[in-house]
Amino acid sequence: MSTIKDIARHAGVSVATVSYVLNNTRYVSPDKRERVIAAVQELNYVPNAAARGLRVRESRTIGLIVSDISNPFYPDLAKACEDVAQQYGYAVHMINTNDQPERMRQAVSQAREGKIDGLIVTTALEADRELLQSLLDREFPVVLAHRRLEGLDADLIESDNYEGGMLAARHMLALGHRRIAFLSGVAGSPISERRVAGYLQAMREAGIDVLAEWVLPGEAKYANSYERMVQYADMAPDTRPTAIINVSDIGAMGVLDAAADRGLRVPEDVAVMGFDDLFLAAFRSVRLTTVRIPRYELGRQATELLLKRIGKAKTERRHVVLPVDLVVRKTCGSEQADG
Amino acid sequence: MSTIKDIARHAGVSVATVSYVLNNTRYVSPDKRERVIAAVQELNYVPNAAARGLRVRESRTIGLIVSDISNPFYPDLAKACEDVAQQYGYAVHMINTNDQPERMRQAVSQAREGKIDGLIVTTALEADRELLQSLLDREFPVVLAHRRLEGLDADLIESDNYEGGMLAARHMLALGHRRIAFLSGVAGSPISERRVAGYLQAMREAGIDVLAEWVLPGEAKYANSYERMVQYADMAPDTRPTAIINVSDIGAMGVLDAAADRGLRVPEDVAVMGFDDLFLAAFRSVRLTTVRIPRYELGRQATELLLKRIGKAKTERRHVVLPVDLVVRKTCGSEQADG
DNA sequence: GTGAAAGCGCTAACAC
DNA sequence: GTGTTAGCGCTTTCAC
Repeated sequence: MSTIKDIARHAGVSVATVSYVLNNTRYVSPDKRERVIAAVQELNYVPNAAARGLRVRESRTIGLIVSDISNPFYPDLAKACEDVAQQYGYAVHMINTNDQPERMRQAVSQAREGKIDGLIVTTALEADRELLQSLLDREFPVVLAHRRLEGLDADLIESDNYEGGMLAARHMLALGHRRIAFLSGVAGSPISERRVAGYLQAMREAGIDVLAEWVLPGEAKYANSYERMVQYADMAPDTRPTAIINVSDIGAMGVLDAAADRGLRVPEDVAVMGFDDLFLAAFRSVRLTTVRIPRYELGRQATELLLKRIGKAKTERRHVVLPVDLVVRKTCGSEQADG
Repeated sequence: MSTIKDIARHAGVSVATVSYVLNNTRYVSPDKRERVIAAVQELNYVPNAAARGLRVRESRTIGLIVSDISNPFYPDLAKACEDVAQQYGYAVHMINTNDQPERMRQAVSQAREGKIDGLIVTTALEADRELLQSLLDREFPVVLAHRRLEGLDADLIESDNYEGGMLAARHMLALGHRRIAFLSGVAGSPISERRVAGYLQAMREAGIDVLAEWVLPGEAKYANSYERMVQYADMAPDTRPTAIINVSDIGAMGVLDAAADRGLRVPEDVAVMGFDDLFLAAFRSVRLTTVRIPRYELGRQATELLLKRIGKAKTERRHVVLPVDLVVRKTCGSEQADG
């Protein structure tokens, strides 16, 4: 493994000159420049990242925190993050927290060790607030993506969850439904809460009193949503909700399967919607009507913003809200069925 | 940001002593040890990774190369990788190559810069051979996961693709099928080729001549598999394959959808199988019979092996083949339908 | 236009 | 049992 000294010796110049041509940081005569370049080629030289990092105090690496990369919501976001990071010459550390604060602590540690120059957090939990705040206090670049943490003064890229909730409810209302349920996520999830709020608003506008039993918190996962749907299915047909909005597509799959298992036809007996617009929502056998969340864009913009932040420290905090849209397919039996 | 010097001063000891207690690398009297620990606590000290890395020539980071994290095959593998890396105190760089050799080059560059101590490659293409070999020549730890690269002398963790192909074909044969097609992946993909080989072997054992038109190479993706299935659907019923094995579950979804779009019933008119056993294969509306590939285990073992390799250089090359199994659901109309 | 040299924060060899 | 110090490979100031 050759070092800058080897190059200098080989090219008959000083190490300073080598550094200057490598980083284009000062004029060097064409002659020497060429000799340096030749030497680099010849010795197959690659600068050592640790040495450079130690000197200039940067790692050219960013951290990406997700709760669980095997949750199909995240891969697109992660892809976007890596795509833009790569483009700017940054590497990305992927960290799965599994929602354990302990893992978040390790991420913060990496930040403080200088292993990463900035952090994208897609899964900011209440339990992480203090940790994240400590980073912010040190002016360490942090951007929240997808999930907000109320009151934390960090950049935030999210999607319009409130609007999404409204869109979903209004769609069901327009189809003539009145008893519309919302299977939300865990209590305290701001994403879920915003969506519920939008739903409630649309219901209010329609003059409908929302029964407590229509808003069932739980996990946005398949199994838990399945169970919640079973409860509905067991209610009397004239009181049972005729429409179910699930806070995630994966959950909506659980709803769909529970309905089928209980002999309920979709959309005739019960209409179903999800959130996210995962790839699987488009399969012919699924055709899930859903609210599309721009996952790639979330990741892209979060990374762009973080990189900007890393460059020139103190800019005003940014809060961007990406638009969502309704994707009408078959599970609500809409007029706009798309084959 | 405090340094080891600050700690030394604060604790009234030398920097060496601080280093010794931090790394537990030599006996230090309880008295001093405690003072150091107190100082670390008090000044909220975290060692600088670049400095340490420069000195000891390690980054405590591994690289994970996937072609595309948004391909649902990879997240589980990536999760496993991160889980075990974390456990051993390593971070993981995720690199999406999108099958562009250029991206692989960047990964190799990171290796040579010392940003990573080892590399897991899940997507070794023929075009990457030279690059990978150059790493191996430098004794840089590389383990191939999932996809082999024939003749490359690196550790390899793969699944039993040949057996998988046999399992699939035999299942179809046992159900009475004779005209069994195999929609393979891109020509040259060793995974696909092994599966096809297994299928061919099972067909041979059954005494069936495999028609050329039954083995259609293409992309393992949804759209391309859909198109290939359309071709079959357009054949006369008495010559058309009655069973389709697709090299991936995602592709099998395309097959399923194409069949439905062409008015073919599954499994009555055509039986369908996939490979992988993605989460979506289990949905009630899908119930895809498939060959399960142990994705998490692939990632886990690859990472364990890589970490072992990083520790003590020269061990014998390992080649492990993980067993696969048949998951019988509904798309072949098997006797063992599981509701 | 170029070079000498200090120093980033750490580990570990060497000395006592 | 502990301290002094060289040096990892690089960037950049300062001097010419």
